[in-house]
Amino acid sequence: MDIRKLEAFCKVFELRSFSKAGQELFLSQPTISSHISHLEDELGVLLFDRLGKRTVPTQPADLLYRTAKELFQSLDDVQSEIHMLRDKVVGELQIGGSTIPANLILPRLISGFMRMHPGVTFSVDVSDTLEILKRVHNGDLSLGLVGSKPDLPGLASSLLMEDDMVVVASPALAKSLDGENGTPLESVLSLPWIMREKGSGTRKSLEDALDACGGLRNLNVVSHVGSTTAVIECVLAGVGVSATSQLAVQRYVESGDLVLLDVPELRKRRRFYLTYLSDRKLYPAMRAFLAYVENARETLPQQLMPGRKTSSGSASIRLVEANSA
Amino acid sequence: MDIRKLEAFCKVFELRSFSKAGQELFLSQPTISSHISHLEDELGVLLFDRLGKRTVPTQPADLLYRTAKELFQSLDDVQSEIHMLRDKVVGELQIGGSTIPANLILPRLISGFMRMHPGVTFSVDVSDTLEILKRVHNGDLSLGLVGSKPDLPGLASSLLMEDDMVVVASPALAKSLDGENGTPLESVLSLPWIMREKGSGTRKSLEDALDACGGLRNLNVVSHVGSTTAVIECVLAGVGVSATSQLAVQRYVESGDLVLLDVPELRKRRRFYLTYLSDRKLYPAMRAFLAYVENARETLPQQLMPGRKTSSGSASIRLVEANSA
DNA sequence: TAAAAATACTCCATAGGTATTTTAT
DNA sequence: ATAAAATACCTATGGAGTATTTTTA
Repeated sequence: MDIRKLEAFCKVFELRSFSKAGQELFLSQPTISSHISHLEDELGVLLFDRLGKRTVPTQPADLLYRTAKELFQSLDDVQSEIHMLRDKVVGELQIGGSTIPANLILPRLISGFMRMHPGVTFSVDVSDTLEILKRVHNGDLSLGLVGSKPDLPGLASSLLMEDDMVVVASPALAKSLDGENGTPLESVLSLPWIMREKGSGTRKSLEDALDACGGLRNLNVVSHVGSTTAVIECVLAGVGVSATSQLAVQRYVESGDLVLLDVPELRKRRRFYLTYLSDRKLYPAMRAFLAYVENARETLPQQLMPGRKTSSGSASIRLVEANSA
Repeated sequence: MDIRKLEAFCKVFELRSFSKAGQELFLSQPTISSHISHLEDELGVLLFDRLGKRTVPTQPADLLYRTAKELFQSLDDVQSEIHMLRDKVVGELQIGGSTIPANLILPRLISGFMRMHPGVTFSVDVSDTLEILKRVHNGDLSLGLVGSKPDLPGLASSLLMEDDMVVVASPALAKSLDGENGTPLESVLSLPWIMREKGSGTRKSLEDALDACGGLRNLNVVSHVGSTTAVIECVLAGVGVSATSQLAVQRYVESGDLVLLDVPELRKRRRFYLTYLSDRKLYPAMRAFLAYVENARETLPQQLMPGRKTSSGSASIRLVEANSA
């Protein structure tokens, strides 16, 4: 099924003539004959009834003609799309991220970027860090957003954003504590806790933090749940407290639906990285997105966490007071 | 944009390796290299970033890969569809008909045929006889149903069905006539008439009939309308009487909504013909449909016109009595 | 007889091969 | 040192041509 032969076939179909098709395609009539009969051999059917001087397409020819035309159309289309891709900020960017960046950082980046470049679309994959890195490495993804610095050869990475793991509670639960001057670690640990499942990065962070402050892991765990969303819903419902990404709960803290408990011992900084294949040829869409992210790193943190303007310095800001007043 | 080159490209895309692609396609690595660089030249973009030992597709490659896969899929599909066409009673039949056969005969034929052969679909074109014949002749249509015997060379034709032009009136209007022993021509002609537009085959038939019985054309025409449907609606509404195809009014006559006026002088037989290119290779679907029609010619007339069981002999059956009783 | 497609043949462009070099790990 | 792609060069299949024959309107 050669393209040239299909072209010849289409012309014959349209002109009902081998010789006229030859003229239009600047080919000789015997060449057209040969193309058609090759196609007929290959398909095992007659494509044209040769009725003396007239040439009439058969039923299979009808079918073949339609798909051949579609085929030429999509070949034309893909060529012009590729030229666009080369010259303009358009096309699809395939981005992968682990849970926090894919769910909480990317959407805001995409939203801002799409306002500037409406021709760019995104496909976002959420997966674990290792999978993301593998897929960036083999080119399935053009960009990865992950929670740890990758060390695969060929992968460049830069710091995208910092986030703190914080302890949250419903306002009702928080009130039962004396919110005076920071919350004592012991009273927080004795509260009912909602815990992430084994394997969760957030759980790992919490366990590290607990280990760091004396190896005590005897939390009063009342529930294990499998996602950040589920954790938040549980805390909102007053099931207990939990430690989770500040980015994830920021909205609720601002609206007063949740309050942060200031437990310096459990505050743990997490860093998110943007990673991509260095040495790769950059097309306009990708180049523009990288530039946008580079710029957003400076301006976005304020947007993303308005309550943290001064937080980068000391880790023990009295957020509880600010919101439970 | 050669198919073989696209195949090579897809394999490289999937395997991320020129040499592995070569192995799977039983081609040498340099051949793959050459194919890819030809495509890159043709498209004006890099398709793979050659990162030392690793090969990573670029953004345009992504786009090309998707359309190439679709393309191969539709090529596969069309091949198997063509094989089906060759071996089974499936596929689309393109049939054209002038108004009466396309609207009144074909639907019943199709309906019966599709019950036997659900794999066959139809595309029906309604047009004037000349256009239909032209398109059957050049192979656009596989079958034509027309109101006159074609004499184009290469076109075979066979009688499909006979139909009578009859005069119809609303029951109310009919009652005003003495329906005793046939309706006298003069009293019918003096009724208000609904006439088809110039160029209509039905109008031509009526004028011929009027000419034949004495050249009198001084009808009391109260309305000219452009379609059989409009004629029927006008008669139903009591605007006047009209002469039209018996096939078209049969339903209404049976239900009693219209009555036939027995005017032997205006009864005019019309013949409809089925036509197709002789010498054409017949595929199963077409062969089956022709056989079905051949058979239906014997059995269908009774279905189509139950009131005419004995009508083929004499032209002056007292249909008025039968329905206005 | 003329017009269209098929056949016979010739030629060369290019798909594809082998051998080798280059490049990066 | 090794593995992968690029380069150089060669071969031969088949795409395309010209000349001619066959077919049918």
